[in-house]
Amino acid sequence: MDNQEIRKAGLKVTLPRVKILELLEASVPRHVSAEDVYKMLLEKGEEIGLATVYRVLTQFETAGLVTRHNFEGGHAVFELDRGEHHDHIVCVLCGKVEEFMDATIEERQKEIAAEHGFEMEDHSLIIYGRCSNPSCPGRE
Amino acid sequence: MDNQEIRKAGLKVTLPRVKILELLEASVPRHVSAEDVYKMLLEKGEEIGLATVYRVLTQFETAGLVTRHNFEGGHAVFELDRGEHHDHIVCVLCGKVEEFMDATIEERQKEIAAEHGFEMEDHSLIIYGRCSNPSCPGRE
DNA sequence: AGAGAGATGAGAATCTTTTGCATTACGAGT
DNA sequence: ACTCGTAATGCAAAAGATTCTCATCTCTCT
Ligand SMILES: [Mn+2]
Ligand SMILES: [Mn+2]
Ligand SMILES: [Zn+2]
Ligand SMILES: [Zn+2]
Repeated sequence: MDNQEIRKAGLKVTLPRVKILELLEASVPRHVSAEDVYKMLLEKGEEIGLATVYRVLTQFETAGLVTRHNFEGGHAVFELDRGEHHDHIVCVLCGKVEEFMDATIEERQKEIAAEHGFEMEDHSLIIYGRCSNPSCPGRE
Repeated sequence: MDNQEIRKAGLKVTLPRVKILELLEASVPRHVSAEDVYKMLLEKGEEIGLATVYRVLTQFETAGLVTRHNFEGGHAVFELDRGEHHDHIVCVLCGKVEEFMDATIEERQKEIAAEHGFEMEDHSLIIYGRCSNPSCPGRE
């Protein structure tokens, strides 16, 4: 249960933390901003502060429970960590996000980092494009 | 000369634009924020407004003269476009930026976008790690 | 139940980027 | 070179995202 996850992270099991974690587990879409989380909780009638949402998401990130992404648009988005790394394709028209994992690319990245004398710590690969969704705006 | 580049972009050749372009051409390091550009110009005794720097950099980006990157850290960095695409490795300790281009990765990206029904428009690949520079802080 | 460390919410503060507006500087045409 | 209309500029205010301050609450452990 969630409480264990939070406790394991060395954090006190508080209502805001439990609510945020529950929301991330049930969240559609999976990639949400701090503001999104805040509003969704308010709509559910939960009482929470935006500052707390930011604090908790950062703590969850540090604990490895969630991952933060810096997509274009000036605000970060978060998603629950499911253990397996992946990268993203974002539609520049409707914002739709799809995920993928490519072993070839992952491998090359490690090699490139090594070639440059870097110890790779993390990486961010985002493909931007126009999706083929019929309901996506901007198709002439 | 710079004036032609600016004119070709459909922009009036003004002092701020010329100064910013000159600075980007001579800039070390190559990847600078709007604030960096602004301060560097002030230090050189140029009279310029920060808002103008932001506006001009955005115009240059639209015109294809510069590229904008969203590295971690909450602020965008710009670099003069040299015609050839490349990706980046950023040291999380000292901020050092190195560039690379890998045909295999580029190719796979296109394939992946297509597999997902996306028309790729752009992509952003950043590797974060710890560099091997002797003067880089945080080496135990 | 009680104490103490840690967490919360509200609002102020910060940081980056954008915008409104009065003033100024290009540059096409003369 | 001179004039004029338009685009560009600088400043200050605004906006958007995130962090911080601090008084008040709430877990957790005993
Ligand atoms: Mn994802
Ligand atoms: Mn570069
Ligand atoms: Zn779309
Ligand atoms: Zn370094």
